[in-house]
Order: sequence, then structure tokens, then C-alpha cells
Amino acid sequence: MKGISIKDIAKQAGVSPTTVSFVLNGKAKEKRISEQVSKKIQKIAARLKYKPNQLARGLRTGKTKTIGLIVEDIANNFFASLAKVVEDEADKYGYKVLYGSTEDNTEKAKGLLEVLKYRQVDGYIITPTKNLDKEIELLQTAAKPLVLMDRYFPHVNSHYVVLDNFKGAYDATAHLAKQGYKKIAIVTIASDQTQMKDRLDGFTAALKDHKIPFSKSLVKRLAFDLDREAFNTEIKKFLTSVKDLDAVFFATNYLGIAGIESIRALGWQIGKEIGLVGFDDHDLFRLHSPSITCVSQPIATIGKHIVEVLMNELNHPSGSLQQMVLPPELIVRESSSRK
Amino acid sequence: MKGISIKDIAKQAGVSPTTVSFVLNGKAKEKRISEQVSKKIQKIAARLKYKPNQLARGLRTGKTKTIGLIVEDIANNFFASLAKVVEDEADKYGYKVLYGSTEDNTEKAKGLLEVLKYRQVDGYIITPTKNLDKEIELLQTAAKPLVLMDRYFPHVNSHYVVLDNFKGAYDATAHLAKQGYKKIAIVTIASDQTQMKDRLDGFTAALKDHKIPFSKSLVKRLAFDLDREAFNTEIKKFLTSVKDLDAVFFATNYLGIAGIESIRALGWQIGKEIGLVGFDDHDLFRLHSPSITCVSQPIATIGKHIVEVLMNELNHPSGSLQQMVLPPELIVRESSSRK
DNA sequence: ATTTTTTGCTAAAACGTTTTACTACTTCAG
DNA sequence: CTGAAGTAGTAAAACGTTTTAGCAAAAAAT
Repeated sequence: MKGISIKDIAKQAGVSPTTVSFVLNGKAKEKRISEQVSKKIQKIAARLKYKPNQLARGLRTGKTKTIGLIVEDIANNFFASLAKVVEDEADKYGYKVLYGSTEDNTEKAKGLLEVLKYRQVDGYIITPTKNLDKEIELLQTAAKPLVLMDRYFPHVNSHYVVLDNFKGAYDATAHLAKQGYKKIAIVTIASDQTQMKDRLDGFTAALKDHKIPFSKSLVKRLAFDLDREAFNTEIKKFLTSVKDLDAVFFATNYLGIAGIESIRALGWQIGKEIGLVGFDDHDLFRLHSPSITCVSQPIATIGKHIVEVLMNELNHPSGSLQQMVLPPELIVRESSSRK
Repeated sequence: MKGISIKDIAKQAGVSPTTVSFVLNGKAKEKRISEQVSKKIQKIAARLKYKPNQLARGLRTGKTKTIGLIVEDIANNFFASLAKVVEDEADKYGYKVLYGSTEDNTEKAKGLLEVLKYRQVDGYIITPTKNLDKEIELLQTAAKPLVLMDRYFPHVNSHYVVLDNFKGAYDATAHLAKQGYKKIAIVTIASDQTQMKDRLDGFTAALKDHKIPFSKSLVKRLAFDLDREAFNTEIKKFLTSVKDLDAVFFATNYLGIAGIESIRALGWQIGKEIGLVGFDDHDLFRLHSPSITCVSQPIATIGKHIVEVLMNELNHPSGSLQQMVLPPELIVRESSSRK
């Protein structure tokens, strides 16, 4: 039940394995293999449905045509959708994807990197966790092609493709202000990584520009690894603690979902009594009553750019650093309208 | 920048690569390598942070410690959540996962199988598409460990882990009947695969048991590959075409979502004017107003069983066929209550 | 008629492991 | 003192490719 190897073809064609390899790799011309022999080999290979053993090839060439995709959580809608795009795009270049979720846990991320490394993936798409910068730098100095996504390390010179998180949060907050909300809070994740920092900065900048006084009490930073119940409890506690609060911006999709749940548990009218903007679009946001205004990421574009950058790096490592910051889109819905 | 190989360790320890291999594979005792040498090799390996090259190992042993996961759509909440469980469980056994989405397209599925095959995955977890039975049988006769999920082929003797779809649909429909809905329709996908067939059968069986007359006009079977707009158009057309319709069962999660959207576009009151039950739980179903009754799959359990069955097959191919049918849970919410 | 060039192909090494079949030395039994 | 059994390890082949270096025959050039 073994697979067909190059030797089998060689035997049938009465030539050496070398010749078969040349022909099947399109080097017939270059290596001066006659049209005759070339055709014959092609035919036999097709008849036997020969597929090169990627392990052997990888061992010899050092290329596995596999990329590693490290996301925060493959079950999260945003990352799952992105994984789909990455899969499709990579496929166009003949690459397959090994994936893994970090749960935003640095140790898990290190473990994943190690596994991917000794599985000899050709390149990496990484959603880094906190403190993963050293590992990223190691990969860089080892000249491993890699692209960071969703977030990056400002002090590390790497390719990345991220959202303009500052603008996303700024637009969301400015929109709430323009809608007439006076006291706007943010619920975010306690993280100093760029994506979260930028969202918080965008929020405060928008407050400032709209002459809304900022106070630390308007910011709630939650631990990432709480469960849904705990998120709800914390959010309720926070929202009721802020005097005269009339709008809140949830800085991630899952916080937005927990936020909706919490606010409803409090019996507050979304939109009227409390304005709400979420992050990432979601069927729930679109179909909720009232529908939920959100900052939407251009997932297809992000995914395409990620793979494109990685493929460029894989095929002609130029040295020019690609650091892409893509614009978000504010999708205005009912949750940010007082009428 | 090459990796550390067994030869490097051998050189440093002043022994042969063979010895190193024996020691690092825990065969020191068995192969009578002295405690002394053994310790020394371990130490050096640890110091150099040696990681075996999986390609070389795979080439020699034929085992890659990789499994292929073929789902319908990794961006779909159900499959993404399952992929997460599979990833976690497989990791416990030291396996990594290569994934791919079929979009329910047989050609894409065949392509994925081929790629996974010549990447020498050790086992397969497959959400089969229509007409994939021949390929599955080929894998079976080649003694490749595989587990089907979500659906299976009744005439193919393979392991599978699926939901009791009949019961899911039966319970949903019976529940609607008991709630007093008199004319209940089903919106499903035009597919003859088991999961869809069983859901339709469960629906009709429940109608019969509750003395509700069945008619073909109560069944709408939509093409899988429509986009959201087209789903909505078709669903609206169907719902308005059935006289005195007062409840509808949507047989997949995305149909349920499209259904909610469509019914709202028609201006009908979900629950009161039209009862609604969906398939698979979803944040949207939980938080929609009114909340949506649904048939929920035990995703964690399913995922664990899938991996367990596959690992058993990988490690001690016994021959005993595992065909697991897991019970769904009907989560009753407001969309199926008339009050 | 010799040398050079071109043509068409192949032998063998290499990638990093695992595994089989051995060797050389020591110890023990009789 | 001999032969058998045990001990501690190694050499070499194998997995299936790719690639370097080169060989023999034919053709072209001198």
C-alpha cells in the first residue's frame, strides 16, 4: 500500500530517478532531456497518479510549503473568518496552513512557535501575545519569513498587517459624541499590546477633541481570561458605578457581546438610555434589537495582504519592510442613536 | 542557521548517532546503553535544545503526527468551535492539525484529501461532501485512520461521530406543536446527506406524531451555495407562499440567521405571529429579541469523541467500528412561545 | 583526423532520522 | 581454559526526494 515513488516511474520508463525528477520539476529543457523521454515520463507519472512525497522533498529542499498560523482563538468569529481567508489565499500559492490558538497565553504561544519550528513551516503568520517579542526577534534573526497580524511590537522591525485601531476607536467615540452622548466610557481588555493601547488612545483622543472630560473612572480594563459570567458581572458592576453614564464603547467583539447581555440584564434601553458601540461586525450586532453600531474590520483585505506579504517574503526576501495599517469602517446602527 | 541534529549531539558526546537516537527515544534500557552515556547525551541534547526534525522522522517512520481536518466552512461558528476543540484535544496526544474548508464542494474536498494525503497526514477527520463516498472507501481500504463527522455514508463502514439529527429536528418540531403552533414549515438545505435527511425525517415524523398534516409545500430546500441576500429572498418568498403558516424550523445555523432577518423584513412578530426554532446555538440566538429556541449540539463532547476515536485507531487499530450518535439539546427560548 | 562542443542522461551524495544487523569486549559456567 | 551468554555500543541501510558533478556518444569545428 506504499505510494508511488519517483523510482517506480524511473523503472517503468527505463531511465534514472534523476531524469524523472528533472522532468517532473519542469527542468527538462534546462537539463536537456529529450522531448521523447520527457513525454514518456509525464505520461507514466500521470497514469500512476504520482504525487511527490512532501516529507522527502521538504527534507531535501528545506521547504515544506506549509505556513503556521497562530491566532488568539480560532473559535472567535474574527479569527475564524480570517483563517478562512488565509487558507484560501495560501492555497493559491500551493501552501497549506497549520493553525493554533494562543488564548493570549504567552507560554502557549511559545509552545506553538516551537512546534511549528520543528515541523519546519516555511513561514509564520502570528497574532503575538504579550512578551513574545524576544521570540519574534529570534525568528527574524534566523531569517524566517513572518508577518504579525492584529497587533505588533513597535520596537521590533517586522512585517505586519493590522487595523488602524486608533482610528477605529476614535471614530466610534467621536460618533457617540456627535450623537449627543455626554459621558462615554470604554470597556476594554487589560493589555498593553498595540491593538488595545491604540483603541484606548483613540478613545481618549476623541473625548479630548470633543471636549468631553476624561477620567480614569471611565475606563474599565478586564482580564482577558475571564469567562462570560465573570465578564458580565464585572461589566455590570462597572456600568452602574459610573455616574450619569450615557454611552459605552466595547473594545472587542466578545466584550461587546457581554456588554449587550449585561446592559439588558440591568434593564437599560440600548440607544436611548445608553449609547453603545462594539468592535468587529457580527451577526448579533446586525440583527440585535436595537442593532449595534460597530467598528468593522476589512477581514478579506487584511487576510489577502497578510498572505501576500508573507509570500513576497518567502519568494524574494527583499528586505523592504511591509507595515500595513488598514482603515476600519464605522457601521452606524441603532445602538448609537438617541431618538 | 541550521538546526541542531542528532549528529551534532553525537559528535559532542563522542558517540554514534545511533546511540543518541536510542537514548532520545527512551530506548536506552532496551538497547543497553549505559546510564553514564545516557545521562551525558540527555544533558547535551537539553543544552543544545535539540528538537528532532519531524520531516526526517516522518520520512523514516511514516508517521507525521499530523492530522487533517476537513470541515465545511471554518468561518462557520459551529465548525470553528469544533476546530478549536479538535486542536486542543489533538495537542494532548502531540498531534498538530492541518485544516481545510470544502464549502460543501466535492471537487474542493477531493483536492483537500489529495493534498493531505501527499503531505502524509497520519489520520483524517472529515466532514464529507456529497459523492465523497468513493474517496472515503479508498482511504479505508488503504487502512488510513479516519473519522467522519457531522454526517456519514450509511453504506460505508467507517468510524463517525455525529449528532442525532433526527431527534434534534423531531424535538424542535414536537416542541412547536406542543406550544400550539398548527402549521409548521421547515427551511432546509437541498442535500441528501445524512444530516439533512435526518433533520427532514425528524421534522415529518414529529408532524405525524402530533397529527399535523404534512404537505410538500411545507418544505423549502435551498441550494447551499446561495449568498445571504439570495437566502433572504428565497425564504421570504417561501414563508409568504404558505397559507396560515404559524411556525418554521430552520435546519442550519446560517439558515436560522437568514430566517430571522427575513421574518423581520416581513414585519412578522417572532413567537407570536410565527414560531421559530433554529439549529446550533449562537450568540445571536441567545441575545436576540425575542431570544431564539434552538437545537444545540454538544460541541465539546463531539470534538473529544472525534479525536479519541481517531487516536484509538491510530495507535491500536482494533477493527471495532465506532459510530457515535450524540444527543442534541433543545434550548427553549422565547421564539417558540406564543404568549 | 583530431579536438572541441553539444547532447542526453546518470551516479552518488545529501537532507536527518530510525532501525536492523552486527562487532568487540567482558563475564560466567563448567 | 573453552565456549556461551551478556554488555555496550556502532555501521550502514533505508525513507523519497533534489542536486551536483560528470560520463559517453554524437556532432561540429579545426
